[in-house]
Amino acid sequence: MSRNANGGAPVPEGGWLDGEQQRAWLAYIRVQLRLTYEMNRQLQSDSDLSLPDYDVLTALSVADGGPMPITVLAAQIGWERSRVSHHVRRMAKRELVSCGLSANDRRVTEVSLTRHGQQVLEAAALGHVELVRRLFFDGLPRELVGPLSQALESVYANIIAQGTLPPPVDWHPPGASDRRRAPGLT
Amino acid sequence: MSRNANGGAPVPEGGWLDGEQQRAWLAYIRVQLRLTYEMNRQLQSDSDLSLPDYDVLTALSVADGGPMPITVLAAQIGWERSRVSHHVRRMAKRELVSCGLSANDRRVTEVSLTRHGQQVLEAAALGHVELVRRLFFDGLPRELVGPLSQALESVYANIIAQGTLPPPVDWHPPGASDRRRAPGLT
DNA sequence: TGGCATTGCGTGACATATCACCTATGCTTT
DNA sequence: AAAGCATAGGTGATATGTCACGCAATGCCA
Repeated sequence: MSRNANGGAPVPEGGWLDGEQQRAWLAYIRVQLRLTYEMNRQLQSDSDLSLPDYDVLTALSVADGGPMPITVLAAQIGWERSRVSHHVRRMAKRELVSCGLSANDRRVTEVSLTRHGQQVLEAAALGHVELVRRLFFDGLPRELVGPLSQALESVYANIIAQGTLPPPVDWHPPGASDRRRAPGLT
Repeated sequence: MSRNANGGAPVPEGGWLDGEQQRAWLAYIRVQLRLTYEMNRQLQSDSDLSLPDYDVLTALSVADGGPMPITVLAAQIGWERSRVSHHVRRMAKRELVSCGLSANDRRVTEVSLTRHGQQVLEAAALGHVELVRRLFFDGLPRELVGPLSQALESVYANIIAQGTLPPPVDWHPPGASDRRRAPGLT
């Protein structure tokens, strides 16, 4: 797929990616693959958590550990609901979260962080942040942090708009007075 | 974990991420989660390939479909070897790749793209590129493409240097005359 | 040549993810 | 209130991924 000059082969609707885009995409893919691997590995060995576990805990934590319906949780972390359902059940068995029916709407299962889950997350965050800093930010020139944020935020907004997953509950399209503080993930 | 001001709690060695870094990291994580999901979904439904399948096919394709040892393949795409082993065996059952022992070193299993695998990849690339363009680049202002590439390439170099996975075979650290063309992935 | 550590992989058990489908609620209409 | 539809989730089968090991081919060195 690298070669473009294949006599008269079909071409995607909008054309192939141009040189600059290929460069960006290649870099993105490479970073993504390795970083995911490393984060998973570190969490697993230091805190006995998988990266998906950590994603769930973090999402709950950002919502003050408060009860959060499966569907909302799924939208926050970009998973399918059934995946969340399975995963949360397993995490409940490990006492990291607890599930209960909503008093209001009895179809809804609400997930909460347990005391233990919160402690585990706090402990895990230390090593995780350390790794992120070391692998990601130590390699990132200061002056590129801003542009990187801008770029990724633009892309994110577009993915929300074009993609198939529902937006997170707190989602508000960029633009108009978008200076709200993002909750400090991680 | 969002709150920093927790009376005297332990803090990661290098300190927490600062505001700008948190912003970048949050954006990265969000993009990553959704994008992976969407790519998987599109490939699956349009080409009957998973994203991991696609990663393998692409890596082989970039190497001209040529025979590639499991270990090398693993390093290219940032997987553990045993994962590659399992996955490649399954792909072989689907005639997407073929495996054979190296004549040279009989411990080595060499993986190759089959004719069929190549065709499938070419067909899949159409829709995949289309999706990437639509979700990623259509939302990315032109003037941010360069900075984004730079940023991610810096990060990648750092991950290679600091991480636990071996570098890809064609890896050469940045810096000195780094103007070689990257193979056009995807 | 006989150890002996190393390297490259495969394997089996188990953890996770996905897909298609099922149920229970709740909401709307009539 | 009954019918009909939408929504929230659970489930079970199957595909994938991970981990801990094991085995055979090599490399090294005495």
